[in-house]
Amino acid sequence: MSDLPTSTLPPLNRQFIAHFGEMGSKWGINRTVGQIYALIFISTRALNADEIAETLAFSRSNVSMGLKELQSWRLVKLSHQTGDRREYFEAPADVWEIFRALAEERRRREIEPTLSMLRMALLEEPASNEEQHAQARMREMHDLIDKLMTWFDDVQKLAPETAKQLMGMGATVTKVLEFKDRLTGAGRKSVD
Amino acid sequence: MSDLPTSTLPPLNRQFIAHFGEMGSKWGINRTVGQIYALIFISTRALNADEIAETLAFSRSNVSMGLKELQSWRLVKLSHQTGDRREYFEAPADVWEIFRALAEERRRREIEPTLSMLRMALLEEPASNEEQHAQARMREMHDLIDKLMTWFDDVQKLAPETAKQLMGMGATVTKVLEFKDRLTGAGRKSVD
DNA sequence: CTGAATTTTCAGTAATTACTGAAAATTCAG
DNA sequence: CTGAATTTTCAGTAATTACTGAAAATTCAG
Repeated sequence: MSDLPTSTLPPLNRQFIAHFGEMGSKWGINRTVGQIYALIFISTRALNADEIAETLAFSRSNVSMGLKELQSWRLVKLSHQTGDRREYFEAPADVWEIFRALAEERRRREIEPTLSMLRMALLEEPASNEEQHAQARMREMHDLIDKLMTWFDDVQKLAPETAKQLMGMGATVTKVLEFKDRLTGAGRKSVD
Repeated sequence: MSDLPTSTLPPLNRQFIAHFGEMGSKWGINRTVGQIYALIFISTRALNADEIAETLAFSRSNVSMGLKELQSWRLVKLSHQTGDRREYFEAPADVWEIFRALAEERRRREIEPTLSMLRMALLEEPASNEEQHAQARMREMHDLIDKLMTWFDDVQKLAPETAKQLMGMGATVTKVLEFKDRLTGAGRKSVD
């Protein structure tokens, strides 16, 4: 399917890059951008646009657009080499940072606009039964998203160390909850 | 932009449906499917394919394909009306159920394939420095995804009531963690 | 079983999105 | 400042995806 060039890429890298190409298109991002990021992500060093274009056999302009896209998602870091005017691109060393950037940006682009639309709609005076029911549904959706986001925010605000810890807890979470219930008295009441 | 028909739809419903059309396309899903789901979601009753086609001014076949897509995501429920052979479609009453279905399916389609690819790649013997580094990066990515998924699973396994509760906790989470640390002794140790 | 009602498939086409090469714009060493 | 190096823009085209209408398949009342 994806015709990566026979050039410099070792098989493992090639496979990884190809997979991200396919995946990228299932997700919102396009194949090119997916492949560019995969390449940058597994690279041993920062790459410049020409190197990327060469390695993946894309046109220079395509790479330029892809990199812009990746920058707009805050997924790449820019650097410079002394005595070289070109910009070099690399992925953050910490995968958590990548995850965080991705989550934040998706939220800003996909969740926030929906939330505002819902808020606007909820302010309108329903003119019919149908609109009233529609509003009720929108309120449910709004509240769910809002809850998820607030929660996500809180977790995100924690120091990365604590976040990792929270994840690591896994199944323990239930027990902690039970415990919290005992602490705060009537569990249900204190929550909703 | 989106030319929804002037027919039966009240303005609030129209607006909601249009928004989901736009959004859908930013996300992986196509405009039609987004609109169909929006319509079903805010509808006061289950709808059949003809009604959907009529209301949104899509061809019958397009609606058929859209509904199949939605079914494959397990986002719609089928029902029947007595004395009517046609199938009627509706969204689950509980928005949490919708969220859950969405998350599960995305996971199955987008995360799992990536995880297997990574696992395969990690079994290979690196033939060069470059491959070795690529593998190290893949391992980081694998471990992060794996951690997130395990955690997500655990939360998902909780009774919906508890899940909502967990969300509701929000900022409290830090305090609970601190508490847990005191309970289990050395916090860091018990986690990683 | 039959055939009307309903749904699905699918080839053809329309619409959208991705990609290229050339030209324009920008950046910076000298 | 100048002009070579580099990046970006953009019109044109290629590739992909979405959508339609007609035909095929399926379902089920009688």
